[in-house]
Amino acid sequence: MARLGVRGDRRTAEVDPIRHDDSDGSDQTVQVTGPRARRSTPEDIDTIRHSTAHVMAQAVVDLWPGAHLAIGPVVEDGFYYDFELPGGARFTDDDLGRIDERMREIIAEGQPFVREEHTVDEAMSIFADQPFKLEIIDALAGEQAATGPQRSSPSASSIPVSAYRNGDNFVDLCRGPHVESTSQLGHFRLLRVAGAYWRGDEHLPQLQRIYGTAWESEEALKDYLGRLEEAERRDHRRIGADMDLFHFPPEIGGGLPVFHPKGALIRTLLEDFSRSEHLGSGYQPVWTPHTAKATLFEKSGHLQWYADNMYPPMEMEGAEYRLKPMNCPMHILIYANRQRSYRELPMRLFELGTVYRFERSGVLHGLARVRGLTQDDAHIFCSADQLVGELESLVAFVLRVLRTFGLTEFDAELSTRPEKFVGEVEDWDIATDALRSALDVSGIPYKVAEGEGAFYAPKLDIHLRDAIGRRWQVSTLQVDLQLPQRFDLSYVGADNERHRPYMIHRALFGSVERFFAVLLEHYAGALPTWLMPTQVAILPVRDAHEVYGAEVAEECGYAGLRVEVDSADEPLGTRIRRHKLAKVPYIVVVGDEDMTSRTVGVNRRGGSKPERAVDLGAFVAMVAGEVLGRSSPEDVVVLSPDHGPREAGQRGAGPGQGGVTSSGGATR
RNA sequence: GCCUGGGUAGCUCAGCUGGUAGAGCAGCGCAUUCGUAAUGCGCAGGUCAGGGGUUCGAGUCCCCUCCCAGGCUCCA
Repeated sequence: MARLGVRGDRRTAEVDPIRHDDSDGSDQTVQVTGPRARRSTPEDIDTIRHSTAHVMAQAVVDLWPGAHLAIGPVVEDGFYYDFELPGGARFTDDDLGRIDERMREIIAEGQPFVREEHTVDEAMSIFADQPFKLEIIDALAGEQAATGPQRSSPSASSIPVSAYRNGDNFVDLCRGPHVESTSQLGHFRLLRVAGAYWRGDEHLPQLQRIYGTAWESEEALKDYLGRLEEAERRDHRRIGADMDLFHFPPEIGGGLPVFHPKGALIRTLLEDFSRSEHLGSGYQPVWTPHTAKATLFEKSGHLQWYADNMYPPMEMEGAEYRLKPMNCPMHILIYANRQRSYRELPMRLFELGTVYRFERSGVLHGLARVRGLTQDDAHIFCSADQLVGELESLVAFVLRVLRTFGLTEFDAELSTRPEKFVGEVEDWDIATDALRSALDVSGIPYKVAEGEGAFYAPKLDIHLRDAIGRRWQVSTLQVDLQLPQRFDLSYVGADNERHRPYMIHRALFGSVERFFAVLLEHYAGALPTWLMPTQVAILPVRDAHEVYGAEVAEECGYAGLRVEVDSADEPLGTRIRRHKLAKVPYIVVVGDEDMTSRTVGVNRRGGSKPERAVDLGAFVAMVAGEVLGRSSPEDVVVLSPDHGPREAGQRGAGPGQGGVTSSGGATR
């Protein structure tokens, strides 16, 4: 599974087996350990996955006697289980086959899952040789003691821990529920092995994790595996190589891409678009350097809080310099350069600012996670009474821009004040309420992540769903409650008093690089016409048509289209194929008939049949209109079911209208 | 950083238990001039990631290093 930026929901069903699955639905107890496993029925997919994880654990214990079991929760589309193998052994890919084989034997035996309930002491002795299980039981016992007095279940103290047994010698601490028999399983696939730390902490022992997927039927499994392949096919790194857009030279270093001519062109188009949208919406461009004295980042607090993500220092003439991990300190310096009046607010500073962040080598992932990135970054300084309005229009602005790219499905996450925070509770409430109200106005669905905000700011993350349903985080908005104080920012109000401005951080695309990756994957490389390096490929049938081909190119050029003429020294079919594979929006063929009547034969991307004898002028106007409307060839409404011979200028939506909808999945 | 899997021609890959490197595509040359997803022939291209070791002999076995991918963790 390509997991780029996709945050799978990690349910930890197994860490609190104390909440057993009474089928009376009474499991609405206080949530202690994060997201609950949803209520499950035996048919429920999560039950199948979790039971499959158990069978996997059983197989592993069979094959590696003495293996220690950690946890085996359900995750999005599947499950995993963590083990510690005897003698520090590790799984290899080949082991997956053996485990798979053993699992299928267990399934064939139709072993029943038998639920047992034990006291803490009994459980301790049953799992005496399972250190991780003991740790879990221990935690449960502590929790039990803490919540004991108000527990609702009368028998809770006597049977606080549940376990499931199947076969003669396999028992696992587990809340359940499970399917009744292993024979109800079987539509699974073990996917990969991975190292994972106990409780996700790299200071704790590293365990061996196996990921798998399981489904209720063979069709569902096949379907899922097909989706995995589709995701792989859309991988932006693959597309980037195929389309000759960018690469990551090892000579430069991990996470530092170079953009080839076509990739840089697309990038420039994205940046130009962002810039013009901002300038048209009341933002002022600024420009700041890539590096600054470390003292600046001390003052901003980055060296205190963010040093782990910063490049190491450079020394120059006795002073220590750092590459900037964020643009905000520099934008603040612009604000603070002179006294500001309330008349200047809101002041919206915008920069395509390139920042550098240290990411550990293991987390780098194509353009989605790099060590040098360009943010379409803005910092907005405003007064208290402007805050809500600014945030509302900001969210609307962000959504409008994202929709221009044919992205249609959004949701958001509002992260509120964490336990450790700076500033006044009152300010946090004002800022958080302002963000919430902006979300309410926007109409997009959101959820609140209590206590998940940064220590200095409540934040609002906007996610989008791509054509195959994956979620990507793009935009982030934060109301900063720290930096204005740290830099002692102020403005003079109408009352002639100094006031502290509010400061909003905001990256719209997130980063240009990541957004590029999202678009490539969303469109599987078949970008909307305005973003394609070659918009029209012109193919003369024979040499004799090259002069006319050049005229067609010229006409297109006048309309601002990017064209490529592919001369006739290869067979037509070969040339067509090449440009189809390159996802060129329009491939036009010009031959005898076209030369005499000034027409072209048009192959629209995504279309099945070419349209012959399309008037040249009408064709150029149509494509130019499509560029202006920022739409794709696939967007065109079918005018006449069996290919109407001419239909020019089907769409004239102005730029930035946001009305352009893309079917998104239209590419095959 | 840690775990797992990789690194053979620009790309995708083959190369069995060690015997001295191969295909398709791409590239280049020549021919082909063709109305909608691969024209033919030819040529060139590799210190098999790098270094060390075992061996008569290493792409194949062992060790170290580098790089890439999938995870863990973190976020844009």
